[in-house]
Amino acid sequence: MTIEAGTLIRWFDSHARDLPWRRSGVTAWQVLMSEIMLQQTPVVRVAPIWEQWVRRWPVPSAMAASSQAEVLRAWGKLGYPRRALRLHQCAGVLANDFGDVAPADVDTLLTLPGVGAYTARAVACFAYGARVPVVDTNVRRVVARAVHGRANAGNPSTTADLADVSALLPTDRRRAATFSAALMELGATVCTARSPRCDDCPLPRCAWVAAGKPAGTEIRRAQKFEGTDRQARGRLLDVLRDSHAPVERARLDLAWLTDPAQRDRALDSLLVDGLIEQTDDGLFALAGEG
DNA sequence: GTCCGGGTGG
DNA sequence: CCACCTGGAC
Repeated sequence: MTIEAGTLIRWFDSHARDLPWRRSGVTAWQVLMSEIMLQQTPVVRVAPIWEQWVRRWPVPSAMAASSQAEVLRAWGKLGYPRRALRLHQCAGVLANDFGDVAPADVDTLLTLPGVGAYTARAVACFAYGARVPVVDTNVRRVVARAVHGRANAGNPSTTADLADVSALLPTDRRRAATFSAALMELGATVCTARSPRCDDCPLPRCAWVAAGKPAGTEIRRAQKFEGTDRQARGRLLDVLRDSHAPVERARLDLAWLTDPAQRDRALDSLLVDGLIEQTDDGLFALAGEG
């Protein structure tokens, strides 16, 4: 079964959320910032930060002129702060080598730090209107259901999914870009993972519905957070983000008392990742303070 | 308390 | 394949 582009595009025209990075006048760099922030992070938490960032760092050179530590502070608690580091690196590369503009070409985008298969195509498509398949897990799930009649996307192999979505794209460039945005929107708001709202779905012939909505076979285990190394890293970083002067090791130790070995491991990994650094006199600070 | 989201890089 | 963060809904 296929997905009729006109039907989906008309639905999108009347149902798309008014997200700030979709408004006119948003540059490719600003779209790139939004896509990096939206990796792993819900729209509601990204939107206010993105608005600040667009004002503060409207072009890559503006961010490149700020220190890494300033960018980490502005990232706040969006999570996965290595994304902020990569975006800062990205800003430097764009300012130096790309005329202060995010490139339009997928292969070039893929060379940038923090930009992978999804983000490269998202920027090419949403910022430049390129006719390329933009495949995130929402899209993989929609295609799995509507086209293949499966409850969920199967293997994480993106290659087959890229080909699937390529085959669905309208020929016209502009319609193709809207179609990709619409597929993502449908997956995010209607064809959701747990409780799809099929009553609100604009697609008249879904293979999964036609097959009687067979259950998936996936064994998913919920990802824990409480007590993980990730949480420990977050606590340690909190201390340094909130302090504008380097802090003593003893102060960091207070941030994670439950398991000293885990705390040491987290601290070490933050140093290795380049998120924090040690001063000559043995104090700790956010990396790249200036 | 439990569930949830889901791309990149190593 | 695994590590990486957080807060809000229920």
